[in-house]
Amino acid sequence: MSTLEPMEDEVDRLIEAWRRERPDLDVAPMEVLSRVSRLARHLDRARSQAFDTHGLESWEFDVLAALRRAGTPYQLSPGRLLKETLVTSGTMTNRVDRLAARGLVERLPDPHDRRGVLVQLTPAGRDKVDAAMADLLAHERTLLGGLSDRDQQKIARVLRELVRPFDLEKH
Amino acid sequence: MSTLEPMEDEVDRLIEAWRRERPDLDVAPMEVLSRVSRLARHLDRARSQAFDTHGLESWEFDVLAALRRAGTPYQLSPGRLLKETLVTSGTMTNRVDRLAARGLVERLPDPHDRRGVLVQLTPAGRDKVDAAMADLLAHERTLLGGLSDRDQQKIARVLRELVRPFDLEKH
DNA sequence: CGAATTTATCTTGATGTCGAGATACTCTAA
DNA sequence: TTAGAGTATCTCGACATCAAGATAAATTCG
Repeated sequence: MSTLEPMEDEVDRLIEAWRRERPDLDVAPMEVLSRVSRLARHLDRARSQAFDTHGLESWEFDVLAALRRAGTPYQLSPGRLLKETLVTSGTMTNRVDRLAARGLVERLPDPHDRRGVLVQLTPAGRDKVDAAMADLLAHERTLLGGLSDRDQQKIARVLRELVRPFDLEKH
Repeated sequence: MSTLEPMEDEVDRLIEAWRRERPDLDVAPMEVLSRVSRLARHLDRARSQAFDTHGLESWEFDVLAALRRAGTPYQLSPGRLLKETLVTSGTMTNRVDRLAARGLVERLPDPHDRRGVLVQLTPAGRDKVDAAMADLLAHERTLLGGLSDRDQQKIARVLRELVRPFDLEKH
């Protein structure tokens, strides 16, 4: 095998099997999209490992990070958190319960709406998410290690084009 | 906004928020990896929708597709199916139970190993997975619609490089 | 041969998520 | 002012998954 030919990966084997079984189908889309799905699955596991160091689960990071991104005073409503993290309301109630039990967030009454609640990052929660984010980025940087800046920019542009239709469809 | 500048997506907003809150961090890796994760999530939902047409759940397709790829006589052991679909044994037992109840697969005794079982696609199962696969590819083709063949090949090559380390690490 | 180890599958209990519905409050407009 | 519609959050039951352990058979090797 020439070193100019890229080595095969699992998706190459997957595609080869489909071509053998269904030569009538054009399986070219899998070259890109199956790799995106598989890479995402691997990234999830890598994330989980990176967060382990900080005693955080991925779902905990997702919630804390949404609050952190919001900026001081690090408050969001549960409803807003649903939209940021793409889970349902029952799930978010459960998550906030557990994060509050760990002392990483607090539930405050919304001063403007007595139905409402604000979820606020505690100082401990902020410290945890800041440390975890730094580690996550460091880890991700090593995963991208081989790629030139040019390639990274190129692929980011292409991925943005692929994602946009989805971002648009939910107003 | 110039049409030469690509329009922003959700990840641009995500990155912008992090840069504002943590100007000390280099968040460049998110340009690629956050988009991969988000695109994968969207692809999962798109897949689910495509399979809905055929009365299939995504997990059902995953199992049936593994059997279909194996080629005639469309038989695999549960253990082999675990490796193909990356779920645990308890999950696979449950999945095979439900697929068998729907008449899409059968459990046969393994003639060479009395501990073992072979899961076999029924003709109905084969028809379903073939139809669903054709639809899935058609749908994926439209998602990639805008991309030139050149860009698709380029991005596939880069993604292969990113995935390979993960494919290697589990012998 | 026969004991110990490995392999293959299934069983069970805990857990997290979803989704429908309940509750409480706010907003609109007649 | 008040009925009705809309909104925000929480409760609860169903369900798929995981991980650990149980069972049974095959394999290894002294």
